[in-house]
Amino acid sequence: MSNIAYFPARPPAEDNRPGKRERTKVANRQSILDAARAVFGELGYEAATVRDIIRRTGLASGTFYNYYKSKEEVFDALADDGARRFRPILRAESDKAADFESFLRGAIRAYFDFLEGEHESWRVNRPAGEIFPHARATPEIQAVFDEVHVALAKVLEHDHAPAVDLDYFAAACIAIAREVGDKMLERRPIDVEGATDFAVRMILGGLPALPRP
Amino acid sequence: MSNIAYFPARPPAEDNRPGKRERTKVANRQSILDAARAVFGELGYEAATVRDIIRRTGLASGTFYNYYKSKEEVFDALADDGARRFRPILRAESDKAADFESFLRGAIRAYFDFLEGEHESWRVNRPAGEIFPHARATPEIQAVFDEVHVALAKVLEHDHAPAVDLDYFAAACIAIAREVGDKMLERRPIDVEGATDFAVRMILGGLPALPRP
DNA sequence: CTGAGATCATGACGAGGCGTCATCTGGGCC
DNA sequence: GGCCCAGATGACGCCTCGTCATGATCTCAG
Repeated sequence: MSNIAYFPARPPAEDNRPGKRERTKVANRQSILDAARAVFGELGYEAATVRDIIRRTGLASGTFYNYYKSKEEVFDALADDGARRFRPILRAESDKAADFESFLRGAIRAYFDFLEGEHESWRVNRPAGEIFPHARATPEIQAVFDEVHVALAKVLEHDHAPAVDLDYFAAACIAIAREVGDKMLERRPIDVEGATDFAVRMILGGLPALPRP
Repeated sequence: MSNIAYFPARPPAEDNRPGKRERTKVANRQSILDAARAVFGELGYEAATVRDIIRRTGLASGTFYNYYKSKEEVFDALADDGARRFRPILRAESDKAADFESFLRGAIRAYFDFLEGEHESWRVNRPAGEIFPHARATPEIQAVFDEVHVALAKVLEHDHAPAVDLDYFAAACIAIAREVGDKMLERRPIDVEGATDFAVRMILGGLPALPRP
């Protein structure tokens, strides 16, 4: 008698993993994303080709196109991913903020922390001269901007602050955070604290002087 | 007898134009630049190909490469052109400025005027989602940034203003001008006055509150 | 005016990227 | 075990890329 008779194959106690089909799909998508991150890091976004990404995954070229239509779409997916991770952080800051200053400080520090965490995977060998990565206004990124808008409006109103041109103001705040954040990453050691303080003070000092529409 | 004997060909009284060789060279370079501006406007920078530009000039493909090495280089040439026209304006503002506020106001208004004048040739049909055009830090553009740096430093010192982190501050000023300028162009009617006022006040109000390094 | 030489426009070419699609493979399900 | 179809595959046709051998045209010395 073989052992088989005594120890018949038993299905894993709790195998509700998705089927193999679904798993390879997820794996492929992920491996494309990973490859893209690496390729963008090594060659820069402009120089990178879809073929570079494909080669690095080991998949067939047709397979790539089952998942993404173009280099742009992969990049957007990566950007969306970042935005999707950042949004809840921002939301949390907005919810717990007692006044404008603490909201601002929380949000900007969160953003700078986020930047510091991410920049390793991105700046690797980026060709000189690319001022801002080729970010497009993906839905997810737009959502972050909108979130900032709303949060600013809410917090300003709660503070009974005078009405300002919110569109301009939000744009200016985002601009400051972006540029100061960028500069921060170029310095050694990276000083999140100092950069945050600078941005917050710059925005805060400016606010009361803004024109009343 | 033919007329020729009586009216022999006479060289134009004052023909010190450059030779034909030189003239076609200038014309070709210009026609490439014109074509590029049109193509970037119609298709957007990303979608445009060197061939699109070449086709529009009517030149042979090889000829293009006698003048520029790539799409990027043509774009840089266009950007440099803009920067080269803007720099003296900025310089003039810097020279004639009595104090920080008037410098700032002059410079920003100059930039916004410049933007308003240029945007027609650029924004035509730009595909949605391109957040910032693919500006690279060309030497000419870098020069403008440096100019801003120096002007800020000079004017701040002249005002005996407290020392600030000039790198961050310049970055923040440029960021505000850029983003507010962008938003300005999206509104109808375009309100250079209001946008200038906003940016100036935002920067000015913020300055005294900045951290002292 | 002429001829030699310099300069530069031309477009065909090989390399390689692009997106597609007919074909095949193997997981899901009865 | 057998059928079906989601999806992986890679060859294919088309296009762009940058180059280069060729030839046309300008320039200038004699």
